[in-house]
Amino acid sequence: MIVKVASWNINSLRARQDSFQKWISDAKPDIVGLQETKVTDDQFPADIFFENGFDVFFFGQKSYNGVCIAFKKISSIKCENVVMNIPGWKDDQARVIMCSLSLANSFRFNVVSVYVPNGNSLGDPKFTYKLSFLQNLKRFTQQLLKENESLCLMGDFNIAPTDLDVHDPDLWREKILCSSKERECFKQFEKLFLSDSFRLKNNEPNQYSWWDYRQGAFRRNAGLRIDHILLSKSLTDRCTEVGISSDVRKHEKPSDHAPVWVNLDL
DNA sequence: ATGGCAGAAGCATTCTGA
Repeated sequence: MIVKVASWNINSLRARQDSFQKWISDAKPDIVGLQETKVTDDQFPADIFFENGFDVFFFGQKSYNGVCIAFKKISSIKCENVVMNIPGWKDDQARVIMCSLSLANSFRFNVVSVYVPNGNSLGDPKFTYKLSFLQNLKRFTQQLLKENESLCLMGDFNIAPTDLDVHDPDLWREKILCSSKERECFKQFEKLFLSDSFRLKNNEPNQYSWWDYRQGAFRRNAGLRIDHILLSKSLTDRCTEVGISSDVRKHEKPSDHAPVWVNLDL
């Protein structure tokens, strides 16, 4: 069966309900990871998932961050375990959720929705936090791969992996999201045999997942590709199609990010 | 060097994001 997996930094779930509904109806994903839900768990609008036939697990906080994983009940996807945060690392920000999923054909795999810190600027304490977060996320990834080789690690990584993923590489040279230090962190995940799924099928320039709200950045396609779906070897072998739903950035009241997606033949 | 745009909190303005 073909399973469509999508990741989207929605920049507030409550402010984005119309855009979310339109996207779900158009794109019809089976598994969804969202970031920056910006809502506490007691106020999480789970009904919009239920109404669309999804089950959802969420981990949020007030004002900032917040992540969730949803999956279509009709696709016979079952969730067997949920983990919030990175085990063994204390973090007061809600940035990671992991679900162990199984299909009707008994295929089992782990799915992570992650919102990597922005970092602000090189040398800022927030940058140190970003590097520490990425190091601990790598450790968690290694643990998950030991438990089950099939892993889908998706989210807003806040890293543009190469200059091909940047509209103006000279403008962004060694700036936050594009620095060699951050790119080295990203490569650490590829060393664990995780693939940057988008580049399996698309080596074109000008392919972005985020555009600044200001200065008509989307109109000029002045963006960055910082949202990624990383796939372990077994899932890479089963990846049939990839894409970025940039039309979602044209919605009324859009998120500044577009959803990224893969099709997996599981 | 700074703003520009947007959301949350909360009611004026600040904090955060990328």
